Amino acid sequence: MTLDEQVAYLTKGAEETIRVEELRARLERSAAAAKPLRVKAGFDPTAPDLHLGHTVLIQKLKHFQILGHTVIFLIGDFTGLIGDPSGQNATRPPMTPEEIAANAETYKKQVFKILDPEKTVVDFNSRWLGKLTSYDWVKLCSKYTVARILERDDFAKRMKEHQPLSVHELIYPLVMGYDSVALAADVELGGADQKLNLLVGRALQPEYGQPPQIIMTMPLLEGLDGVQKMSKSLGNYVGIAETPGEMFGKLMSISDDLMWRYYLLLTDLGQPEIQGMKDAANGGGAHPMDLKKELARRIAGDFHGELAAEQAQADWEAQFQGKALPSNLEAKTFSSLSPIKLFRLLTNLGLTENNTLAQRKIKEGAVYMSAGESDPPNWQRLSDPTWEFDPRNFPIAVLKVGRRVMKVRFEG
RNA sequence: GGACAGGUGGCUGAGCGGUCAAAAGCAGCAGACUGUAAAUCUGCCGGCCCUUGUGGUCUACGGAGGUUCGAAUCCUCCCCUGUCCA
Repeated sequence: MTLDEQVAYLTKGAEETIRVEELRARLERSAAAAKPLRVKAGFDPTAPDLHLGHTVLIQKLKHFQILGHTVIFLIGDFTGLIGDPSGQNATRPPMTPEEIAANAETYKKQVFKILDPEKTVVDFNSRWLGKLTSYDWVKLCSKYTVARILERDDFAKRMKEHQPLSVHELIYPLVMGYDSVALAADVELGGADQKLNLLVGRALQPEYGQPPQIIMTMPLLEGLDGVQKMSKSLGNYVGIAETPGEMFGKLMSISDDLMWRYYLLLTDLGQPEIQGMKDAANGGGAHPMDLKKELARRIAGDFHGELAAEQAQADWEAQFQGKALPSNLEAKTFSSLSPIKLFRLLTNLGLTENNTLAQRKIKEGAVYMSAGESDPPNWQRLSDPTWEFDPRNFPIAVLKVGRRVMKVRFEG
């Protein structure tokens, strides 16, 4: 690749690159000196389960790797104690070394589905942050002003809304910035929400005699709800460790609008191809559902392979479009043959959380039963909460509450 | 340290001392409609119990006490948050 092509390749899809000229210059120098760039990205150790939202960034790291640069996968075990101030979180309890090590392993396993382990350095910022003396801390704090820290939207907003804001949260960007110093990073990648943090690193490095890092921000991926960013705590995510079936199912539940966004950020299709599909869908030439299936299959395939993805699609179609029972149907044995009130049975089986809820679901018409194990099942709605279920009449039955389906075997 | 304003269900946010398990909105769950999409409409949305009902009961409005026949609502102390002042 020519230098221009490299720059285009690396900035592709990025929301912002500060600055492209510097990136170009540094790539040139790197090539001339045969010295790979050090590309850093930080991750929170408390959420070791990566989801598709993270992969937008990891894909970008991979691009650097492909061009021969060194990726530093930084686990923020020290900064994790503070917690990213963007949320409403307070100080977190310190994690034990065992927990951190375990999470790091999980991270590696997941990240290396995308990144090349040979060209990836995994590091922890407690390695240097834990050694700073009080003197070092004061010195670090003197390098940046409060006003600049408060530029951050989160802070400004919380101040304005009279939300609590602790001093240690203000330090967070500084600490992150110091990581860049400690690692002598050439480039740092982060989500768009991290821009200010990344800029602090860029500002801090010259203070410690280093050239300022180039920063690149990647767009935040919306979660399954299509509104809030994808995050584990909001439950609107697709984990990359999930089964192909789960991935496929979750992706099929996103809105049509969101589908285009996912196509853009999670597949390697180019903008023109995506636009073509969009036009086809709008013009009636293609059914949006079919395009969504393709998306789901592509993404599931990235993590599980083509075959598994196709199988996931077949299962999904059989279950939701062909009304069949799911292939991995949950089965349970109930060891009692005495008659039991239906709502109690549901709670005992774990299909509902408590009896009150069970009764409610029954009244709402959300409960179905299919006697025996025929597939496709012959559902019968059970809408009488006081109905007494007699296992002797139904040695095997399939029960459904809302979306949950379970096969139950009754034994004495 | 001082003055003031606040702390209500997952979130936002109403709540005359009794009719409050607590308005409203959001989120969530279920049903209808569909493409398990979105939008829309309907119902539910603290727990437990039963004879399933405009049923019974327990626990809830930062914490602890108090005043009252009765408190989310009044009083005292404490904790927490914010604003302004030093």
